[in-house]
Amino acid sequence: MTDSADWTTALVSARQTLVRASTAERVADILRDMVMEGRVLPGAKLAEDSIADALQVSRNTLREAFRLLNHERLVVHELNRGVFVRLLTEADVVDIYRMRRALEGAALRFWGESVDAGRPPAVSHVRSAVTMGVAAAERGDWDGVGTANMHFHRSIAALADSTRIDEIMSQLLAELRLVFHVMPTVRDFYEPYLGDNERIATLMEAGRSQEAVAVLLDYLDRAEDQLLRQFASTAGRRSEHADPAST
Amino acid sequence: MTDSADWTTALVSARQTLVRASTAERVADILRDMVMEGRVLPGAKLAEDSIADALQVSRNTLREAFRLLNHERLVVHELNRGVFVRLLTEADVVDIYRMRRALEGAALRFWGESVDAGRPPAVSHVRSAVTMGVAAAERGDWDGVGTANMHFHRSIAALADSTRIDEIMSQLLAELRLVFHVMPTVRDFYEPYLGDNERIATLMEAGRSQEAVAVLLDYLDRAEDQLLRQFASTAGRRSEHADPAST
DNA sequence: GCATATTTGTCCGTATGTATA
DNA sequence: CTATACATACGGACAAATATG
Repeated sequence: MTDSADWTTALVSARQTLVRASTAERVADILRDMVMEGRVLPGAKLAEDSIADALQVSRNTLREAFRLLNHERLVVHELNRGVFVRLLTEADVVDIYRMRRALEGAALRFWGESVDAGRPPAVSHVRSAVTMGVAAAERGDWDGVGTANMHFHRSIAALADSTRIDEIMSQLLAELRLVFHVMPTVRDFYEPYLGDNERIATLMEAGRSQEAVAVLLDYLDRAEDQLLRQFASTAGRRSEHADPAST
Repeated sequence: MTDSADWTTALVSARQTLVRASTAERVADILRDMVMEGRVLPGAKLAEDSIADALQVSRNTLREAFRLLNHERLVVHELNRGVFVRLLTEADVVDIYRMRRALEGAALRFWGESVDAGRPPAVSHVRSAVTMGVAAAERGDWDGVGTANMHFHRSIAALADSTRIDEIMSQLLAELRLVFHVMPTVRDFYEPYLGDNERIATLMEAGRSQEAVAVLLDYLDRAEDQLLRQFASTAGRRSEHADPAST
């Protein structure tokens, strides 16, 4: 049961195909994957005609898929101009981390309340994400470290036992991947935080929730700082970021 | 400047028309208003043909509007079955309040950090929402009290200075209105909390953020409890609540 | 600054598939 | 099980807005 975190996420994505999603949703899945893998870079335009042609779907269906991705904040829709892969600003990064502190902090505090009440919820998901990250680091798989780190924070948020919080967290992490694509190496970013994750998991296993919260919030502060610095140094591309009510 | 809270919300909705929203968005606006005002009750089906006919828009456009409302969780979309006004469950109420505690609590704490750092942000929005509620109560306008209460909590969340948190808060409050439509009188619900809002505002003006947080979280606990009790007593209608990946 | 080409926004008609009486 | 109603998806059309030379 070391990789139980993997099972659940795998099941979640599997369910989408199980319930026989609409074509618009399947198209959105394809485009989402391309965006998340960095095959289309932030700022790039997603032209209706060519994509509808390539995927063999009607423009109407494709536009429905665009709406879905727009709501996930992965693309922006500008009236009469089309849809573009989201290009995050420094303000977005600040905003996202502010939200992460709120949600992850609250989730960990909520978990702590249960501990103090004498009925400690399981920490196994958190721990398995940590070991997953360490294993990936040991074999030099820094992409795997990034994935494990996402698992870690998703399982922290999951402690709140709220589907809405889970959903928002997934969206926030997906948005952050848009930033990573504009950054040089991923190793420099994740390596310092392997220790933090380990420390948080250990504190939780010891029932010391207060300290775990403190480490987590400090972690988030530092991660935000580092990301913003990276951002400033790679301020080469800044083209469109018209911010009108995202449609 | 007593009603500055009103200005901002008015501007937000005005902006939608300013940027010359697409027809899909205008249709969504109309439907949203009808749902929020309780003119179409939770569980009711929104048939494509009749609505498209009544609003004189194509079904394509209407479907785009449905997507928007679906993302706001005001309607649910069941594949090959159509769109229905959202019907909240007890689990939804629990989930929503869990999220509210996370967001409003974090916002108030964030504000407290600024206070402790010696640069106290303005509390005028919070205070004006309180006086708005008191005034409405004095003239027996319990609908106005409800609106003022929404302003109050929105301005609490706004202390986090995060557009994402603002957005989510608005959505959560909109969802809650779906519950109110299934409830008897509104007065019994809001009256007890006028005092809480007043107390929180006063504590904030005194810079006692810790205590303000405590009162707020306690307030949310009691509101959730009361709502769940109301829910149990009005458990008359429960038809569709198929929970598949909401499309 | 203008004329043209391209692309989006919106609509309609229709064929197919799905759910339900 | 059949029939009916409705949702899904397509392709074509045209006006309006935008981009291009």
